[in-house]
Amino acid sequence: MTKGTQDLEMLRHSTTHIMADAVMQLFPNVKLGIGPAIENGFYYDFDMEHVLKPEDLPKIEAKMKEIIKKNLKFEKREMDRKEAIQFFKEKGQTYKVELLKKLDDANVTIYQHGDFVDLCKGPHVNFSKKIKAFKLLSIAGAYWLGSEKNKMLQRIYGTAFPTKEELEKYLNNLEEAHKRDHRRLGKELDLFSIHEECGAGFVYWHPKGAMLRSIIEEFLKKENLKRGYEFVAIPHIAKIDLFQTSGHTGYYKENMYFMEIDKQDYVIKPMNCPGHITIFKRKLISYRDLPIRYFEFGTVYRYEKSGVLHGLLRVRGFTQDDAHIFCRPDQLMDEIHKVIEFVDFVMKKFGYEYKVILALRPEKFVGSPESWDHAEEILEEVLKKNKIDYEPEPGGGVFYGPKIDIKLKDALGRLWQGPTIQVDFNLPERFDLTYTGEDGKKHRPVMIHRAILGSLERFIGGLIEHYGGNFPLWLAPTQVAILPLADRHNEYANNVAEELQKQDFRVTIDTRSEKIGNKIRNAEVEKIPYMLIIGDKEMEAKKVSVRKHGKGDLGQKSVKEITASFVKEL
RNA sequence: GCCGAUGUAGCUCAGCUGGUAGAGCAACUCAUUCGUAAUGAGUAGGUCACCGGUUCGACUCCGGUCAUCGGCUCCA
Repeated sequence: MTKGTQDLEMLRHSTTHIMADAVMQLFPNVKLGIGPAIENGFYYDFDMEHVLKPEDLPKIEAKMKEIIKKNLKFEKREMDRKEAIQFFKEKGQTYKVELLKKLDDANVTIYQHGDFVDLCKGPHVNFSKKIKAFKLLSIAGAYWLGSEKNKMLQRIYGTAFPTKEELEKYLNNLEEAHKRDHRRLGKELDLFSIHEECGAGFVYWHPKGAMLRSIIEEFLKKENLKRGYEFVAIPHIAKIDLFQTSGHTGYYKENMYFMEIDKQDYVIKPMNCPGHITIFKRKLISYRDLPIRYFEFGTVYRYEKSGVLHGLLRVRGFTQDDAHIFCRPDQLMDEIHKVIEFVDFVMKKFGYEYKVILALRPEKFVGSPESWDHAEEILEEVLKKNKIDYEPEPGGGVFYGPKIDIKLKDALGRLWQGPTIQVDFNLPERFDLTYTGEDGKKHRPVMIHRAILGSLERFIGGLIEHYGGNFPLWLAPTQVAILPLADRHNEYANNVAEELQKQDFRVTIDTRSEKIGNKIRNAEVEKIPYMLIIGDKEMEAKKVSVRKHGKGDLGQKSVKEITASFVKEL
């Protein structure tokens, strides 16, 4: 940690103490939860009768300013832990008592400013006047100690900076981030919608969004083919038996949709693996056939709690670029290596930075601990061999195997779960998958689940924010807008459009009887990468005027010249 | 699922303490044929999320449901 971030943390931590002080002064019977500094600010959790409303925030801010003005000293005190328990008990701060009881230390520190005392490691700023720029941002509910089983407390989020200018800048950035929100851009650019009357968490792709999706699908199909994957396709509904065999009805039940057909139990697939396995099992497999790599854009449906749905990033029906690799144990490492290379290739294509996480055995798991250890070792070895930086995450694996998760960083630095590579020793066992070895005996293959994008919905949601809706030429649903100045230019404009379409460019032509300024504005708002403006001068010169989105006029060019430059840009 | 907020025209939003609704943009029609981010005029568009209650009368008050938003928990 650098000196700067340490100072910032100290400032924010001190600000949250002031906020807690203000809340306690304004409302009766406030019990304090915890109040740490976080990445972009701070929060404090409160348990109190008064239900916080947005209107309360300015009042709390005003009280905070009053407190700060007094320029109170932050004083540190050491206390015997038992003494501290007694101290907070007397104050009725039961949450602090609970925290103290969990600590092992003989001594604890408490910080005080004015009449406000809090259990706290510190450090803090020395005087309250050091706090110069802060803002309370939002109110939220949060479970005590982050557990669903505990009481829900009221949390106030805020942020603080050393100077007013830095605070302003942060708030502006927040606003900019809001403008890039894929839900907002999805509406503005007419890409997709989700409808109350059709069901929460189910996405309707409009022509432009579906085009974007299809471009990504085509790209991925080609790249999967190049790498020896074969396409398969499976039904969305299956008898429950299939998922009983796989174990999903046991471990994944709360996320599955069940239905009845002809008095028999069926499910809507929450995962594609059992389907791909069924195809693998259709015949005897020789060791010479392996590895077998089955790929599909597989749509799955999973029940997600109503409160967690979020635009395209968390939905109830989504399509994974899913593949299952069946291989011999001796091929495992090489296959994982190839998948990692594939991931790297695709992420570079989209300009994503990413972070690699090695997710290890969770509490709920199937299979033996030994097979888990073995799989975890192999993943770790591949990462080390390829000198890939990764973060281990104990307990982060799915129930059927450890995985390498790749989190994508968008332009705002937020991380999204994207590609995932999972080793599975369990399903081959459950489905009794075998291949015939060189020795003529049956052997057990190993399975790898992998998705490069993860889910198309989530990936595209992230992509919209990553580019802020300004898609590169190869992804833009509409690449070129042709804008004739007046009706007499329409014929020539149509010819240009046809010529571009013949070369597979996605073109729109605006023949409305509007002024050119209006047409340009329209195309700019739609974030179409190129505009071709056609008037008398262009017709005469047999050229078009090129205008680039966000950049402006590039001057006259012939159609040949622009298609050549487009091809280069792709 | 939990805590809180919100739900008015395709979109963005007005509508004080109860008397069934407006604006801008978009759409449509007409005029205009224009040189690099909004031409003008007109027309049409709403069971005020849904269900129930209170009331002579509900967009407005009360209850429930659904959905969205900010979080928590959980996850691709």
